[in-house]
Amino acid sequence: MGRPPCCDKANVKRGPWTAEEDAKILAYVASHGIGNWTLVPQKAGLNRCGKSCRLRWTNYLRPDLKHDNFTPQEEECILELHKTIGSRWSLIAKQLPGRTDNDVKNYWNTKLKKKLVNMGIDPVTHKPFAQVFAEYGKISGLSIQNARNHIHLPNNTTDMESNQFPFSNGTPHDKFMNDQLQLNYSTWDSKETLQTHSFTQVPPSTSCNGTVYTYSSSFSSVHSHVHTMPSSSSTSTWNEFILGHPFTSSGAEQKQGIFLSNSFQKENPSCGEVEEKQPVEEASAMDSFVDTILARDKQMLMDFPPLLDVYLDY
DNA sequence: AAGCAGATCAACCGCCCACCC
DNA sequence: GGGGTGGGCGGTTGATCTGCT
Repeated sequence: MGRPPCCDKANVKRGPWTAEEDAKILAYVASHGIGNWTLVPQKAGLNRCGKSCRLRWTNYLRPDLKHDNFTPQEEECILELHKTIGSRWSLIAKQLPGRTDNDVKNYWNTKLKKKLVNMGIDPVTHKPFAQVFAEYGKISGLSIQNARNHIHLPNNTTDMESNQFPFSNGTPHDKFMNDQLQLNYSTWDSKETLQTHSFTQVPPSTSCNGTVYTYSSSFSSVHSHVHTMPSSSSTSTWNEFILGHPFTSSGAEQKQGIFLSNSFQKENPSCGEVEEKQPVEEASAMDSFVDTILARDKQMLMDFPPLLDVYLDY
C-alpha cells in the first residue's frame, strides 16, 4: 500500500499557470511567507496541488531568480560541479545565485550535454569516449584491441553500420553511449592516443564570480596511476573506500561539506562552494576506481577458488 | 505558407528523507 | 522507536517555440 496522494489529482487544475494564479501565490507569500504548502491552495484560493504551488514559486516566481541566459561563467561552474558531484542539480544550483535546480538541469540536458558530446567527452563520466570504451574493455579483462573485438568497437564502419553496439544493458546511459559511439566512430582510432581533458584556470577577471574555468581538451597518452586502495590488512572497509572516494557521487556527497567550504569559496564567495581546481590527475580518478574494483575482484577469486569457474561479466 | 523536426523549458511524477508526534 | 507527513530532489513528459525544407 503506497502513500496516499498529496491532493485529489482529479479535482485540481494542472498545466500552465495563469497570471492570475501567479498573482495569488505572490500575494499569499507576501502576507504569510513560505511554508506549509499543502495549505497554500486553500488559503490562497487556488485550485492547485500544494506541491505544484511550491514548484511554481521556487522555479519561477521567487523574486531572486534570474530569467536571463546562463553566462559562460555559470556554464563553467556547472561543468566543473557536474564533473565532481554528478547530477546533484540542487547542490549545483546553490552555487549559482538566482538559478534553480530545474534551470540547471534543463540547461545541462539541452545545451551542455551536447556541447561535451561534440567535444568527444562522455557527459556522464566527463571522460573522452575513447577512454570510456577502453575502460569497458579493461573491466572485461580485455586489452583495448580485444575490447574492440569483444564490444564491437569499430575497426571500420561496417561494424557500426550493422548496428552492433557494445553497451547493451539497456540502461539510459548504455543507450546514450551507443548513440555516441555511432556518432563518433568515424573519427575514433584506438591506436590514437586517448583524449584527456582538464580545466584550466584563467585569472579571475570575471567568473563564477571569481575564477574562470576553461573546459579544454587535448590529446595525450594515457598513463596508469598508482592508487590508494584498501589492502586486505587495512582496517578500513571496502564500503568506506567507495563512500570516501571523492569522485563517486556518494563520496563527493560526503566530502562536499569539506570541499565546498574550502578555498574556492574563499576566492569565490558568491559562486562560492566549488571545488578547488583539480589537476590532470583528476582524470585518472575513475581509473583508480576501476583498477581498485579489478584488484578486489582478483583478490576475491583467489580467496574463493570455486568462483574461478564462474565467468564474471560486468 | 504549411508541415515537420528538433530544441526548449515549465510542469509533473514518484521516490526519498528529515522531522514531528 | 515507529509511523505519518511535508518538503526536496532527480528524472521525465509534453506543450510550445523555432528553424528548416
